[in-house]
Amino acid sequence: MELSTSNVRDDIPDRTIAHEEIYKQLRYSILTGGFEPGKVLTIRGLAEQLGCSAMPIREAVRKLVALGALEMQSTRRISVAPMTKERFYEIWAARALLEPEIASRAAIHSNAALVRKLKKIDAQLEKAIAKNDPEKYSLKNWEFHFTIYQASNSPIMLRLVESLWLQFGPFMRVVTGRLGTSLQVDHHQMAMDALKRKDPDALRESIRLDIQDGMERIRMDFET
Amino acid sequence: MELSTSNVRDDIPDRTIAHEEIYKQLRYSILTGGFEPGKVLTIRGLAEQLGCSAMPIREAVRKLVALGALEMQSTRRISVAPMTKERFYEIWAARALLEPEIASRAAIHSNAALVRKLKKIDAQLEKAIAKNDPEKYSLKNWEFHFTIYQASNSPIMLRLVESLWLQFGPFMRVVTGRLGTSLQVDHHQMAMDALKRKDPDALRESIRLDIQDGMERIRMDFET
DNA sequence: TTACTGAAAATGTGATCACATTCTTATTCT
DNA sequence: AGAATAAGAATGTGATCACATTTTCAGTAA
Repeated sequence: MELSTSNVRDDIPDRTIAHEEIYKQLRYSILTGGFEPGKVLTIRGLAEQLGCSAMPIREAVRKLVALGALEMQSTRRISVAPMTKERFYEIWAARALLEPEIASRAAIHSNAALVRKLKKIDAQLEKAIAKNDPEKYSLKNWEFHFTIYQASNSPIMLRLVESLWLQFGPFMRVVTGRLGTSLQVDHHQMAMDALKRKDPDALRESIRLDIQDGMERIRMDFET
Repeated sequence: MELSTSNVRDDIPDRTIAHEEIYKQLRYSILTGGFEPGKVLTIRGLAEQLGCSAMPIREAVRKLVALGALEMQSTRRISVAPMTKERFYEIWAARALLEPEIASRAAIHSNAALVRKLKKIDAQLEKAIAKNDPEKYSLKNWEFHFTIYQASNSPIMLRLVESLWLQFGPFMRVVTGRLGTSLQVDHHQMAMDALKRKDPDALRESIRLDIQDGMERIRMDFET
């Protein structure tokens, strides 16, 4: 007897896949500073911590290693990539090349709903700053940027940028945890204005400035 | 009894890991056109074909999916990403942003051994053209570019560029299989001259031209 | 011929186990 | 005390199995 097409909801195309959920959880931890740079992770440890077997962890970790978020040493030890001066400047350069471009592509597809969504995220971001909540700040900052980038309809560049954020995420958190966060909000306002006007060049410039200020701030703390 | 440190060679730090070897094999197939765009792959099929169990295949496939070389559809079907107009132009744009930059970084670290290695690869490439061997041509073209990029000492950008090549690789092969290959060699010569002089700007320009001509050629065949 | 159906085959996923290697730590020797 | 060492614990890897879902395809009906 086959009732699935008649009685059961058929409009649930995506069943939840464990290793994808695990990936999102690990990504969240990485981007919000749950793992400090250099931290050693184990498959069994994560499996117990996240309440599943080793398999979904293995798959998620493999993906994160492929994207450069995690490192696999020659002794097969998994760790969060530690930051070095060279890595930092290279990530900065790559961000400066890709993110203004992908942002400018978002301007064309901009609409009122997008601006409204960004406005909401930015409000939560300012609240996180006021409450001095670095974890939430990191999350909302990520949401703000990637909501824009997602709107660009440029999935290939989006993947590259996600890789970059996953690589500097753990380190940024260490810094924003110490320093207060203040000025980047102006660039967010500039970005939202540019999206309202659907102005690619203005959006490109606002993201350029946001990256420059953000990385400059990290560098000040990093180089000393 | 422990003889390993005395009698056994200790200078073999990297034991071969199956899933890494599988990854390299699959990457080779993708870059040289072993898999045509849209081709459906199965884990069990690859396992039998490559003579191992499903596990190493799963890990290698996971990595290739993370890098965008393979696609995982909502029905959990694995396939080589088919090319679309949008994807093609996005890859082109990303290549144009990243590869001239990473190339220019290689110029600084250039040395005679590097130029010699490139000269050898380029000779093999010309031979592949003469013999009309698209598979070898694709391989040598990849080796030429990535030998330069590797010399840049920019592992983060290198990962991004590898992702891009894996994504347009299968499609390029379809094209180079039909059209003859001829003119890109001039840009290779220009690149080697720039490396001899350790001239970042000249190297950047040669790569820019190489990408432009290469993608232009693909487009001509693609847009009609 | 064409569209539909349902059973069988195939597939990705998650779980578990064995094993070689690596890491940890307590003990010994200088 | 401090370095070397060996036993034990822990870890990543590969293999295998069960299961739900998806795909394939022969058989049926219009």
